[in-house]
Amino acid sequence: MSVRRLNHVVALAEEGSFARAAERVHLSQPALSRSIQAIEDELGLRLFDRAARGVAVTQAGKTIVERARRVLFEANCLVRDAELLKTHEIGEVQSASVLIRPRSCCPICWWVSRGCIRTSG
Amino acid sequence: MSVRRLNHVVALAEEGSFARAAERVHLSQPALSRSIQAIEDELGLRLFDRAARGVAVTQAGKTIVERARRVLFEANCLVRDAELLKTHEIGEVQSASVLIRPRSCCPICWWVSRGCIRTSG
DNA sequence: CCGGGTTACGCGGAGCGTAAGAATT
DNA sequence: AATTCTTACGCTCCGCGTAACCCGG
Repeated sequence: MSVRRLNHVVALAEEGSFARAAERVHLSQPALSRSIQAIEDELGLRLFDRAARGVAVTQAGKTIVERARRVLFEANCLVRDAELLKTHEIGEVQSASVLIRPRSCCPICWWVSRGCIRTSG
Repeated sequence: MSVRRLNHVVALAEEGSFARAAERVHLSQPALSRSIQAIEDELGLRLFDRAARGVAVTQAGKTIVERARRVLFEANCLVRDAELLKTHEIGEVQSASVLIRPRSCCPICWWVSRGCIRTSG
């Protein structure tokens, strides 16, 4: 199970559409579709109901999405601590860091949000 | 960042040797060595000090290992909930599940511990 | 030498984008 | 016909094991 794929699940649950979720995680729509299928197969659970108009999270999906958010939160904390350890060049972090807002979905988005990369669109 | 790789980091920290950690996570020793290098590069941090006699966790490594444990815990909770949802065929889990012991490192180990697979060695 | 970590190399599989298909409105 | 998800296909690259290499006791 990859952290990346859990991010796909959360994005799809929040956007309610493969197309929008794919754009959010910087993936083509078919690639996201396969990614969701893969994790559904891996868990042996149907997480989403595909309807003609929009995608709905199943009951089981709601539980998994909530779990996925917690995994992503911890993973973001890890990356954040790594950044702190790197920039401050200290050996230990005294207090736990708490993220008020979720991190950017990837390093590129992070640079964009910092204005270090200009987007053409 | 993959959950699998975080497991490698924790295993190496606990075993104190690439050879033993590799055996624990069912990987050849060179493969584990590359896996650790990869995450060290990814985070931009040196997590382990390679000495002639044993491997020591660096100060930064201690923080990251602790974070990795939390990510793995949440990931295990997710898998566990998925199993509960699957076997009981219910739509929701009422209370959060708490793991007293860590899960097996992989499904194969799980089957072995259940006696469903006999090991030759 | 020897035990233990790293580098070299070839291979299989996972995951991507593009393009074509299917289904619902 | 339009919109939206899925399947097909070819490609790239990541990650593995084997084997060769390196380096302190």
